[in-house]
Amino acid sequence: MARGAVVPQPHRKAFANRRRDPASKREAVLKTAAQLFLEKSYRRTSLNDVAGRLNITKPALYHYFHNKEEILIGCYRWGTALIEKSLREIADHGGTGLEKVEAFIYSYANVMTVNFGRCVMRLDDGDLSSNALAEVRAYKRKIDRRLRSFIQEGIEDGSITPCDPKIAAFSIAGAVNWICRWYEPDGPLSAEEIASQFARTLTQGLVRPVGNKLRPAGAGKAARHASAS
Amino acid sequence: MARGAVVPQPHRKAFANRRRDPASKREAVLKTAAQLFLEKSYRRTSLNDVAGRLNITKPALYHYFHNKEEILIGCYRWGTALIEKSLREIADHGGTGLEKVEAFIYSYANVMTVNFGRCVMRLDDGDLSSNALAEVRAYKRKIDRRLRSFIQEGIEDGSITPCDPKIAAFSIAGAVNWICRWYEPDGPLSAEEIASQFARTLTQGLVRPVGNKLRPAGAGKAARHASAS
DNA sequence: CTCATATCTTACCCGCGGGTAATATATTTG
DNA sequence: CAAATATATTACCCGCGGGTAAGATATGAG
Repeated sequence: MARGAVVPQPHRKAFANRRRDPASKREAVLKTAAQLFLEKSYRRTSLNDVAGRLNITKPALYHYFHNKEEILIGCYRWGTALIEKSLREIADHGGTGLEKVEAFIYSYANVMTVNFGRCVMRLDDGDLSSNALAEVRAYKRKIDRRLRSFIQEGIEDGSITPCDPKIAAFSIAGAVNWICRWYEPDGPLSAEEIASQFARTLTQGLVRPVGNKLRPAGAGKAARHASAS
Repeated sequence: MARGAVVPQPHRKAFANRRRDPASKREAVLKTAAQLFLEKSYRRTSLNDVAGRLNITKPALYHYFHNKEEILIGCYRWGTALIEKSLREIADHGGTGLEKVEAFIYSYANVMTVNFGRCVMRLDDGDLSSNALAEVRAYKRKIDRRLRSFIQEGIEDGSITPCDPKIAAFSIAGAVNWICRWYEPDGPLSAEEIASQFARTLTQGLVRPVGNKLRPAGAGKAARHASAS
């Protein structure tokens, strides 16, 4: 790990002086914690690491959070709020089941490229205490039910080919969730590109419709080489 | 965690007496370790946990492995061997690019329902030392390249609609890799069902072909309810 | 049966990291 | 400016878990 080199924008400014602004300091802690949790995992990130990146010392953190887990929970809550927001937009989006699924994928994939969103699906929820764990699990189930209902809707309105909505939902959710494991903000792939091709591929499939005379469906860019995690 | 309750078949038999059979004891250690790593993560699994489930004590493990990480590496190696085996079968499988991708998904999905296979994609490879990490990363890249090449092939032979093979591969691999996060051996979904519907959905898509008069493509089972991780 | 060796246990070391107590320094309010 | 309070630091505690040393016990060879 190179020193301060290209490390993603530390949020030190919030702690530059002792001005009393707990809100923005809490936020700064959460943002750098999220970065570190994604880089090294929750368990391998010590509170000294978090404090260090903010140019303060460990005990200072305890002015803003009661313990380490509360920081973790903060990341999860922020992330689920992001997801919630984007899912609400789809609800009153209208259209066929298939179109809703497509919108879901697009929107959800975008969230998976944002640090707090990534936390929700990438971090090990086994590090949560049982209460918080229950909360997170319940939320994940909610997302799953939503997606399944869109698929079910599509089967009923005839836009989606009959299948087991449960397995189909796992398949789609898996593809999208996995984004948070390989996406990197400064990588060659933009969130936009990913989200749109995911929405297309996962609904339309790979197969070329018979009688389709080479209409390049996505961006024409030849695959540049880059490594996945 | 309920006591010894329904805990997945411990491999105590290998350590029932002191007969000298290091090979099967190593295997027993790896199998129970894999179970625990999947249940609680590598970090949260102590060597006492592993030893306890085998009815021995921690230092006994050091007769078969030099340290904790070597056990982890053992799990990874076993898992990659499984993947390797199933990928080799596809290579000389023949057919169009699309068919190879389909075979890949089917085969790979099956591996993701086996403990050692799950380890490869579920465990946090950040727990590996840099040498082992490099080895694992290289192997993952190899799988990725393989899948991309199948897709590329399909685009060229006209069986797959033009797209960015890199993103498409991430999408498919993500869906399949995610299986290892929710699949449970005693759950309602069989590996067979999952693998076959994944192979179908990910290649054919969700969309119902126009003029398709309700030909239920998969098993007709109405989705039973069960929770995902 | 005896001895050499592989096997396993009890008892321990020690470093890391979460968390706290006591203290020092900046801010703000009156 | 002074007192009150929020903010941050230094120094510390302690439990957990990986790893080891030394000794006990079974196993197999001769």
